Amino acid sequence: MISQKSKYALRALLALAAHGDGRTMLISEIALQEVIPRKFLEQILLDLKRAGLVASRRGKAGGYLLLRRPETVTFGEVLRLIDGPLAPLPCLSKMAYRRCGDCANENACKLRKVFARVADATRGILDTTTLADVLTGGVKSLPVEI
Amino acid sequence: MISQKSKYALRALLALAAHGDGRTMLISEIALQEVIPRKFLEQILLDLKRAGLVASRRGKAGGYLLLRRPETVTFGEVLRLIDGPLAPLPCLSKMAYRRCGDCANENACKLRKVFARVADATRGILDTTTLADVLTGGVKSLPVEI
DNA sequence: TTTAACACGACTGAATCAGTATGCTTGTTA
DNA sequence: TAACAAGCATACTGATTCAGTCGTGTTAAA
Repeated sequence: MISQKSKYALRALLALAAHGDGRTMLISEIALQEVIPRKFLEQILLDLKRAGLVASRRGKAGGYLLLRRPETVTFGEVLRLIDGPLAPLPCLSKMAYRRCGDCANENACKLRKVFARVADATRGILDTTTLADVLTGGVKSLPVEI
Repeated sequence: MISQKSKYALRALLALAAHGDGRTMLISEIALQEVIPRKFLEQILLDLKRAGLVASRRGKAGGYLLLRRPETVTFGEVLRLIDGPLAPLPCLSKMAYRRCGDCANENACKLRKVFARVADATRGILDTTTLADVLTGGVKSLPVEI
């Protein structure tokens, strides 16, 4: 299960992308439209800002805008940013590899072999699907080798 | 990330399957061999027993044995049993469907469309991979449509 | 009848989730 | 230039989950 926070982040980014090139939206505008608790959304947008996905303008008539083009922002990137690694096992994460601790010789580990396939499949989808793909209606549905 | 508990469950089942047809193993035997905290393993085996995957004999010279044939026990089944739904969104779970609450019309939800593909891919792997597949060495690697 | 096994509920300490609350800082505009 | 509206940032909280541990049963074979 992905976290509520990630869902909010994706929906906020989608809202900004749909709103149009470089135009700002108020936090409260996004919060209202996407039904996200205002203060929680504030935190999320700060995270996205620190990661360089969005920018903000302060003061009256400020707000947030998408910094990058929608075709360049993948679901995978956002999920990793908010929820951490996508991999089902720590020893399969590319962004935050950790040894499993309990399995001695890693590349003989039976479980690892199975979950590696799962990890590849998920990455295959999430790292190739962008905000733009979703906005333009039909999510592409290529056959992917697992 | 799958839970530690699921990993232990899978490893315990694999140990029982490898041990041979209908032969029992002591909890402490499994615990020692697979490096699983003994008391924790006790709990896990009880769960597996309640689900009908294993059986136990009490008293002196008791122990646990696998009730079903290794070819019939999938990774997906075990993970659902221990960790709950595999689906990345509650509204995509077949075993424990819940509405997302925040998205109004479910089959227009953009996020849902993307994560449905992820869910199908994961299920495609986990519900077709069995204990036997893993024991006999090579995990099969069929191309799967996503 | 002892002993070595499983059975089962209660408890715990740490971490994570999903937010709230409170008090800044900054920029625009009246 | 002062007030107001916006974002910035930290701290806190209540509920839940994780990963176990503890203690006390109950059962069956030797």
